[in-house]
Amino acid sequence: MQPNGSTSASDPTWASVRTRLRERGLRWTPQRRVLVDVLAQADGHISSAELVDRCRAQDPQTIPSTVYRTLDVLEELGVIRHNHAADGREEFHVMPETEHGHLHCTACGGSWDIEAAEADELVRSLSRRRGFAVDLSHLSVVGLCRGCVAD
Amino acid sequence: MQPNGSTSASDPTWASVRTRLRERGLRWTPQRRVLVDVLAQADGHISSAELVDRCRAQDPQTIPSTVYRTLDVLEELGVIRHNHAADGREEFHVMPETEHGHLHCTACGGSWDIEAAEADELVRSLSRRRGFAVDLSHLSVVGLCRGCVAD
DNA sequence: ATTAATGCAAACGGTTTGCACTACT
DNA sequence: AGTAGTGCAAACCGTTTGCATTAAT
Repeated sequence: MQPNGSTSASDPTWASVRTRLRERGLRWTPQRRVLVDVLAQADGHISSAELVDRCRAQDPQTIPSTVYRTLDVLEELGVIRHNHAADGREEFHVMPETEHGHLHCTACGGSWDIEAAEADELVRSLSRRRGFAVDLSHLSVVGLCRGCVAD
Repeated sequence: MQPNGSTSASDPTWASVRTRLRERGLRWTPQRRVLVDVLAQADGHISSAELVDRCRAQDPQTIPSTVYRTLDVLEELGVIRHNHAADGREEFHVMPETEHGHLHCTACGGSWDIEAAEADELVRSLSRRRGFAVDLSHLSVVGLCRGCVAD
């Protein structure tokens, strides 16, 4: 089981963000550029606060509220999504090509993706028995990973 | 599918809290009594902030920090447990007789229990394929319930 | 010229902390 | 008497808001 790797910085979606903003009459600013750069290099899962820090590393002038507002916009654009991690903080995941959930190890802090196929049985049984439509991108399963169980 | 009902106020565990505190050299105070009363009448899931409010309703002198500190103590005692709800806030569940997860509807805010049997397939497949030991009491599945899917 | 977006500062809500004081045992 | 627990106030963190200003279109 490998921890999540980073999203490709050359992902075509990032290149199109500028255009997609403009199509909606929204604007492409230096501040947004910084955040999009940071996102493009980010791991699959990252907290808002961590994003603020990384933006600040790249541009010390970074203002938190601007980052938060831009995150909202990008989420409306469908470029990122957020859920809440085991500790309750906002956690963004970048460009979910396929909708997936997350696995968090409480001992080592490791995080892995749960693909749709893996959660399929749960999703289907909740649908069948309760008519409940699971939002897979919000599925967060907490426990101990193989390595930490052993300890 | 019925929303969760309330935990029995006559649950023997509550009666023993006083004793169990004393056994550890901890104390039984009026403030703790209020919180335990509130917990005994609470639904299965309740946020810390909501607990503070209900304590204040019962005793306007209630101090938040005291409630939070007592919640910590009660959790150490094993009387309550907490996890993080879909919106990221701390959510306590009272006296988990059987370990279970939760189902949250993002549209109506409804909440239901997921019994061990229902999550069994997920738990087993993660164990088998990844050696991951799911903490069922932290399992929180978000989506739309039957009624809200229909709308 | 428009108006989206920014910077700033202030406020937010939930939670935690330090410390002198109180009160349970 | 000893020390767990309280009250209070202040600080914390992540996040949101209002508003005047700046800058992308």
